[in-house]
Amino acid sequence: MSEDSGPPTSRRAGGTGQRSGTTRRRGRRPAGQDTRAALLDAARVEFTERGFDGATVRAIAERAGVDPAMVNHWFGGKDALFVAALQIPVNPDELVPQLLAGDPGQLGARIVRRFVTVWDATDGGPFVALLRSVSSHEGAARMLREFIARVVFGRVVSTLDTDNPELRAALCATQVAGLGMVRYVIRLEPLASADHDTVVTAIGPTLQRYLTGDLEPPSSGM
Amino acid sequence: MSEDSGPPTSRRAGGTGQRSGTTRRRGRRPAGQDTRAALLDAARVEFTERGFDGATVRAIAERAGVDPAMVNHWFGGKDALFVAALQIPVNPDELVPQLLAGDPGQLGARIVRRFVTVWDATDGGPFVALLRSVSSHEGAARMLREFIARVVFGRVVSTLDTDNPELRAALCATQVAGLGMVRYVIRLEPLASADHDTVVTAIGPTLQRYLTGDLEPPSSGM
DNA sequence: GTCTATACAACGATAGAC
DNA sequence: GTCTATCGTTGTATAGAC
Repeated sequence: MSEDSGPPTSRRAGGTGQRSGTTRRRGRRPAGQDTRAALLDAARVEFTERGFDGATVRAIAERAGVDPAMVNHWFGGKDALFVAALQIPVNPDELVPQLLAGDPGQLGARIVRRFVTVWDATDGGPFVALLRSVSSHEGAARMLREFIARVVFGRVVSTLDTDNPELRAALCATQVAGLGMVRYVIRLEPLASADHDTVVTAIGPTLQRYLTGDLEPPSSGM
Repeated sequence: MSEDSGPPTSRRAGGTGQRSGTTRRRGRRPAGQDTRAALLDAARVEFTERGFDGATVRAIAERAGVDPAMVNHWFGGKDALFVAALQIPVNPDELVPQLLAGDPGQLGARIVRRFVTVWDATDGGPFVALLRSVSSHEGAARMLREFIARVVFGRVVSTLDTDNPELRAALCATQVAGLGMVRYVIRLEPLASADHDTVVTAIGPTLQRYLTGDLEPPSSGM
């Protein structure tokens, strides 16, 4: 993930005296990166808790312990900070191979288990933020769409050599997204508090059918 | 600000430009002009396009052609207007019996077909608004949760006399919500443009299993 | 005449920009 | 840090229905 979008100004140490008054310090300025990382962390918390509109630049800066002007300086504005902060808590480069390793007949179960394990770790907070983003921010839906189609389920389905790979990927997305919505956003019981085994047992077969099963009605011979 | 030095507040807007054309006079309007309904319509548009936070009372009132104070007068505030405007485009009192009528083995298919039929009619707009509401407004998630659990799937599942009725209802909610999310919000192809038969054939069996099927792993004899 | 739906004005709070 | 715009809300005068 490119977490490296510097400020509009040059990032060369000798180019601009970023602060420190008139003293021009050559070389090291690691403090700036700390400020940027602190803003990202604070932004994730605030965006998670308040949504895009509800999260204020002031609150984010205050949480990060820096001046609100730093948001503009490092990211160019609230939108850019939002985009930078919206990172999915998994690394698909290693996620997909891990899912594909093992019994192909249990692939659906592994996906479900991984999903609840990842998101339960943060109580679903980032998932709620993601949902907010998708439904309220213009580019977020497109971003998530391409992420799902190309990176996550696209890679998984493409290795299975089945018919209708795109449809299968989309179907998987429906079940996984719906699980996250009900468990983390709507928090509908008993699913919201169900242990992982229960969830995997109930929903794993659905994913498995979408991945490798027959999508035609069982009585129809095509 | 004790003194408003700006030009907008001319003490008594006596002779200066009154609103050209249709002067919104004070006092009771002639019968037949339903301010309440106009506000509801405007609120749905605004909430759909801007989300709960983004939609302002002022903008809603302007769209309705009335004074912002009317929101308070008729609904008690923005929240109450939001709740009133958030109407699900189905009547569960007649929806559930219609779903239950017919072959029980095709119940899942009927639910899916009804779902896409209802929401396709509005291109999913209200669904997106609903998702925004759920993820950004505190009471919306609770409202939707109770609606799903008690009114929709709760009634359906309770007539089936199966084990784990609450879990089955929640599982149904995951698949239906996820379908709506992928089809109407993320708009992931080919599912976003798939015809009803394709969707029903692919997802109907999932609902059917959640409703009446075995939720234990098929290979396990326990 | 009474009631009420309505418009106008203004307030306190707060966000984002400069 | 300051400044400005705008938010949701409230008070009140008024005009028309009853």
